[in-house]
Amino acid sequence: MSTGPLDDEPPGPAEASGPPSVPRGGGREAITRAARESFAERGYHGTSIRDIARRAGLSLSALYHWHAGKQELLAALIEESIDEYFRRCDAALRAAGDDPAGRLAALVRATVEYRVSRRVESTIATSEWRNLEPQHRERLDGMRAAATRLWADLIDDGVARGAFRCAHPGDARRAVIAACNAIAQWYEPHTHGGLDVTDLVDRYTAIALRIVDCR
Amino acid sequence: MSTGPLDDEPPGPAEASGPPSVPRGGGREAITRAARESFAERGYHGTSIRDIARRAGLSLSALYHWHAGKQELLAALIEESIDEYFRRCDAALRAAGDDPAGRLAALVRATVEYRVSRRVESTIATSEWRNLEPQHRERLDGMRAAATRLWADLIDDGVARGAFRCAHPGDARRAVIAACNAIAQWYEPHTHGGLDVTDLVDRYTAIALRIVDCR
Amino acid sequence: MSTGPLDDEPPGPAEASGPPSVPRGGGREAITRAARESFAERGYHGTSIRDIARRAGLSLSALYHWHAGKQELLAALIEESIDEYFRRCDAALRAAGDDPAGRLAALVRATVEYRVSRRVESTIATSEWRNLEPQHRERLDGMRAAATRLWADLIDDGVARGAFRCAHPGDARRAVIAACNAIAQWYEPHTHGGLDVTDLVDRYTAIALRIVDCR
Amino acid sequence: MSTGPLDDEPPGPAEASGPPSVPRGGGREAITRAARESFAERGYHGTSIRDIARRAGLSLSALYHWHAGKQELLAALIEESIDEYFRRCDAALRAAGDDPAGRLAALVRATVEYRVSRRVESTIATSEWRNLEPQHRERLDGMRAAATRLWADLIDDGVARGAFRCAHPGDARRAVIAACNAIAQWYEPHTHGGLDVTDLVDRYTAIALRIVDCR
DNA sequence: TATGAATGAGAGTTCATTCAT
DNA sequence: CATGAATGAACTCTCATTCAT
Repeated sequence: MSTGPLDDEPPGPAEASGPPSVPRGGGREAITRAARESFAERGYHGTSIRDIARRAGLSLSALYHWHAGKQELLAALIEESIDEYFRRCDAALRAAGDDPAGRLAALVRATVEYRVSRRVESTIATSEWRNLEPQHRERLDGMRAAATRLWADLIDDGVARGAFRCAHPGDARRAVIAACNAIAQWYEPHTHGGLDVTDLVDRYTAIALRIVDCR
Repeated sequence: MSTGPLDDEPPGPAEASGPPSVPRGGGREAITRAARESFAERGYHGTSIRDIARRAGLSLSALYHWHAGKQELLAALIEESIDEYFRRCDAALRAAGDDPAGRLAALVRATVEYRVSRRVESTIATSEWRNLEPQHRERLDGMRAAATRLWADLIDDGVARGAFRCAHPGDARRAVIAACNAIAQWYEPHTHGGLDVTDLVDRYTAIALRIVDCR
Repeated sequence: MSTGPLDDEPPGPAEASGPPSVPRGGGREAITRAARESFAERGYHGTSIRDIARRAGLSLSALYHWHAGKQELLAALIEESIDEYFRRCDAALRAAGDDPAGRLAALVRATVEYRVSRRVESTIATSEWRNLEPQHRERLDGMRAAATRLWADLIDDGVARGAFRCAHPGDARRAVIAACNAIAQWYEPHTHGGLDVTDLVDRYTAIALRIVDCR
Repeated sequence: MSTGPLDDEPPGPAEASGPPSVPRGGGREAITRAARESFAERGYHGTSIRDIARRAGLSLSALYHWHAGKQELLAALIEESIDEYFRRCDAALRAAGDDPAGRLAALVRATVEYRVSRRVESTIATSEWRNLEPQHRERLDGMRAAATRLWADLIDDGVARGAFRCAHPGDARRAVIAACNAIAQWYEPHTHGGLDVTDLVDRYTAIALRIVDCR
């Protein structure tokens, strides 16, 4: 997934079929990993469960022994992904003080680190959301809304306390989030090796603070 | 397409199969429109060429009479989309003066207007890029790089002339672009009707200027 | 289908896969015929749609070009079968007079002829009814009830008019019908060639009249 | 299983998955019972061995511990069913005298009672016979022929001694058997509760005697 | 121009069965 | 006695595409 005509460097050539990652770690885990990689590379509909089984080094039926089906695999992956994001946010916010700028910095850090460390998988939630069947979508929609609220409350608070002076907090929020999320699409450990994650966090914290017009 | 766990309002419920838009405008055009809508709603792999034909109100064979196949349909759609974006950028930049802030504002305006007016279709380029076969991808990669360069040159110039003071122009560029692109994912004419496009342009211009730290 | 431990001669050894009857008569018809034969021989679940396609001399996809699926094939076959039975009954009853014995004889004749002429297929309705999905089942249940009523009304009338003296018309009806239906399970043109259908009709008419205790 | 377009009340709605009958009586027995119910409800091919294990409240492997496979399960069930029928016939005939009418009545009673008491399972032999593999089929065909002979000999003897005056003993026999067998398809303890089995036996004995034209 | 018929490949899923433990 | 893990074959059905008309 790129961000369209106006995007940055293209994300490597689809990497059609990486070497079947050795199934170390038993059935369930191997399948989850294979699905994560395949969904990320080729998308939900572009991935066949035969691809997944092959990549996991297991038979087609073994996949069904461990998972209920392709759709559940997707839902589980996304849920797990959101869960981790929440854990990171919680931890970062708990470590932060009461100061709005500090709290915003904490959320930016959590997000940037999440997008970098889960660069590939984290985009699944982004691009495959529409392929969730209603039952799963409803449940996960709630989690997503909660994540959005984390940001919204924080920024609204900063505005209320006069720390942030942006005129349109909603747009500021969306801009900050979009900027952080996009990292997963262009950042490549190999290419941007010189740029370590703490630098990246600092840069995006600065950008975020400017977007909300802090000070 | 959403932007993941940290996203905004979810983009309407997939709208499984819209009414077969009346094929006004003859075969070729009707098919293109149908493909655009279907690809945008369900993705490339999630769309069958029967879906497209049905939506266009034509037979399967008619589709093949007008187009070479599904892949060519996708490539044509994306190319057309980028073309339009370029046209908008060119026009906006021609109308702008020499001042970096004004030029940045022009590009933001072109982008915001493009993302709003082509809200649905413009996301095809974003999310279906990976489904382009090598031949098409190579050609279009070039166009995308050119679009990126438009922004990069402009921002670099602003920095060089002291108008922009951001320390990391590349990140600023990516942040601005990501913020503008994301509009297509949350903006809904119905819901945000009160907010007209000129307002939106103003807001994002302000955000962009803060991101590059103008003045 | 036999009638169990207490049945008659077994119905030839399943005739696993007859020669693929030449598909004379175009796609739709060839498939219908093949499905009829396969369902009759091996049952609904025992028949794969590949069996059907192969027997029809067509590809798997051609089958789906002509029919919506396996279930619809079954429903159509059964419906057609019931339709024909009704046509035979109507014709026979119209040709009969007002006399209860004559009317019963007419219905017996229609049924025996139907079971003999459609020996193989007519058992599909019998044994595959439970495999109809609710939508089809509901519709067809109505038709079946109507067929039952044909018999019930006729016998009740005979009893009311003193022509039949059986004490339990319902049981008489079920016995007559069961006896006639069973013909499809043991009658084999080859083996019972000497016994032509008119003889059979006479014999079962006599049995039916004794069952209702006529005179 | 119904008897087709001309049948009686439909046999309850398939009862997709009854509650897993508590496995009282240990593994082997629980599995047999579960298989009996499943085969009766959904047919041999319509039943998966997982269905059986689930219904028996046991694991898949437990099933294979106790039984050789699906086919053997079917064959065993049918054999057991025929065995019981024979036992009933023997007992009834032993209790009867030498008089043809009495002997016929005895066989009718055995059959009606068998069909009523084993209403559900007894239809398995009827409808799943064709799914027996040759080895089992051959053996069981012999048993079935023996059952038929019981009836045939009895009726032929009645005719020879002038007790029965039907012109076509074979057809009379098939009609009587068919009528008795059909009971399993329409008799429902709940619905026909008022009608107890002895009444039913009396009614069908009367019908049988009329069919063979006794006296 | 436009169509309906046909196809081979592949989709997701379930099957009966095996085997080490 | 009983289990959970695993498999290969087969299942129904949909795919993108072709071609004679």
